[in-house]
Amino acid sequence: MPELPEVETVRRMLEENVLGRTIRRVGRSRHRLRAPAPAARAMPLHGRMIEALRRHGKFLLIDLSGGLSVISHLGMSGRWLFYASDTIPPLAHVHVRIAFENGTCLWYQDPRRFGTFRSVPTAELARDPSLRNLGPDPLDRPPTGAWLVEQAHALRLSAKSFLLDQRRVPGIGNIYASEILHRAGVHPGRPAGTLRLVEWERIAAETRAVLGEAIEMMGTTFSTYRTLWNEPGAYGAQLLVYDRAGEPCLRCASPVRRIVQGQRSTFYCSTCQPRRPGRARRSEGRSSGHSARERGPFR
DNA sequence: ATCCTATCCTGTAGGC
DNA sequence: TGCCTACAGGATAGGA
Repeated sequence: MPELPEVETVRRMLEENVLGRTIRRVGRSRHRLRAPAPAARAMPLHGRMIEALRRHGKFLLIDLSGGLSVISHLGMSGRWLFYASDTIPPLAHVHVRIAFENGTCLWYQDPRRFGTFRSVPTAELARDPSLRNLGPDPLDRPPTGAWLVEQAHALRLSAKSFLLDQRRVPGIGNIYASEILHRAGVHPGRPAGTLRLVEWERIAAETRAVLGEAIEMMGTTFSTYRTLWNEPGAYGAQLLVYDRAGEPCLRCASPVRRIVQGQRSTFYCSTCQPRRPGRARRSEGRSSGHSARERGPFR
């Protein structure tokens, strides 16, 4: 489940490796991604130079010379993989193969095909249906408690579902939503409109902290995500609640619970994240400061 | 407008 | 060992 830290990791690696490169050739699989790119024939990618690599939420934006941009989303199982030479191992589910003029190449692989790769005139990016409703990117404009409390005003949906709504804070997915709420001490089932300002302030602070720490560790490899060099991310060892149902909470030792919200798993600690917010708040005043913990190898 | 559900997709894990 | 089923969740369309 690539979320903002995973996409940002890939974006930074792409910036290091393909910025300024000129596309020599693009090959596509006939196995269609969910949103194929019918415009590709009309506006070919080859011959264009990569001018910028941007990201909004979980969307990767590749600006090409000549006023064309590529919108790419990794979906559930998408990977961008970079190869410095043309000796490439056999690989299934590769949908896009980009060859650069210097002999390097970049592949988009996506077994489940939930991801996207399509080209759009750069001038029309802001109007694109996928992008136009996204909230401000949390790395560009970190959310504040005041802004979140205003966004959530009178909403009845759960705090967890609120965090997954890309119109609010884009880039948060199922893994980081559980982690952020746990660290903020907020029960995931609380109606978003009932959270107090101090709670949104903690959520805002933990959003910044969790995303930042995850980027430093090149993301979370829960199952399929890999970096541009096909390496796993290291943040999985830092997860406090995600996929830890029944295991002791690392703060209070109560068993971590799993519930289903909107057909997705949510993990939380009923002691650290009480359903009814009382005065028994966590004692520490600082928002962050979790030490790295030891955990066994990835699943 | 808000909220919820079904849909897409395939590798993997677990049961038997 | 091997078959079968359930499960994982990104965005989005459509209905209540």
